[in-house]
Amino acid sequence: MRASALSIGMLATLSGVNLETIRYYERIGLVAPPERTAGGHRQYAEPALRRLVFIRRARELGFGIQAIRVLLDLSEPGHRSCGDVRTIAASHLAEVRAKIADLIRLESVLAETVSRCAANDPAPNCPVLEMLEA
Amino acid sequence: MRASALSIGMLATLSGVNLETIRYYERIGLVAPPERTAGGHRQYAEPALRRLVFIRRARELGFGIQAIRVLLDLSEPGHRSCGDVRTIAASHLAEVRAKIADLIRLESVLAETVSRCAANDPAPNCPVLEMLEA
DNA sequence: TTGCTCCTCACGTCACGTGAGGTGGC
DNA sequence: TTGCTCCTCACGTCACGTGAGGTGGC
Repeated sequence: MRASALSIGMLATLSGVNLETIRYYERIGLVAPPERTAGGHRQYAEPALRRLVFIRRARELGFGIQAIRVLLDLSEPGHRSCGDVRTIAASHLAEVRAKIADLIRLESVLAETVSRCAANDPAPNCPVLEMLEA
Repeated sequence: MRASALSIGMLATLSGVNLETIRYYERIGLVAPPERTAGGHRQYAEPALRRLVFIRRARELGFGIQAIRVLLDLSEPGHRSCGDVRTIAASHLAEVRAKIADLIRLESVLAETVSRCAANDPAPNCPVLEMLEA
């Protein structure tokens, strides 16, 4: 009944976070349990929306839940620490670069093999299978 | 007691597939249940080793289990089909390329933001947090 | 009253790895 | 006999999504 009260459905729409995912975040303690109506429905206020948008953006950037917990802590007025934030972001960046390097290697092998496959259409042998066998 | 019989431990070592993973593959029907000794220990022969090496290589290339099932079928003497194999490999290649493109986008955003963070060391504001908030 | 939204479990996803508690085999 | 290997569950991982069966609220 409060002026800015949001249902979980509205919060999901406004934050871009799936409704069940919001409940999941509550279960794992990533967002605080909100107040409830007499009937048991969750009622959220503004700060919950801002927190979820923060989480969604961090997830879109590939941060894991544990990293996001820390980032949320470090974003609080009391102990904002850009140095610590940068350490986490730089470490995540390194992981992203490592994954890219792995995938580029895969891509090279696959692309080369598939192209030999294509050049070989009425095929007596199959480059892809040959790579996997023997 | 057969000449070429392999224990699951030997098979794991020779194939490069973890012992528990071999049992998992048996549970999901990716490899056939082997014969057993009187005491219940699994006894494998050559074909099991070749099949596991095939599976391991395909996994290393990022193919999913379902795709590997099909690749294994298509590799059998009866119905070898390089065209079908190429279709699967090309589709996987497209997925790998899409993932790379996603990660490159992440990498750009993270790298740019982190570098602004570094240039900003005694920081009044934090580029990473600013990106996540508001 | 309708029917849309919300509620709480529990299970499924993906491809495994780990641990418990017990036993085979050289 | 030692002790290394193997056995079978069952549960944990990661971040959720889906479905069942039921109810609140405009």
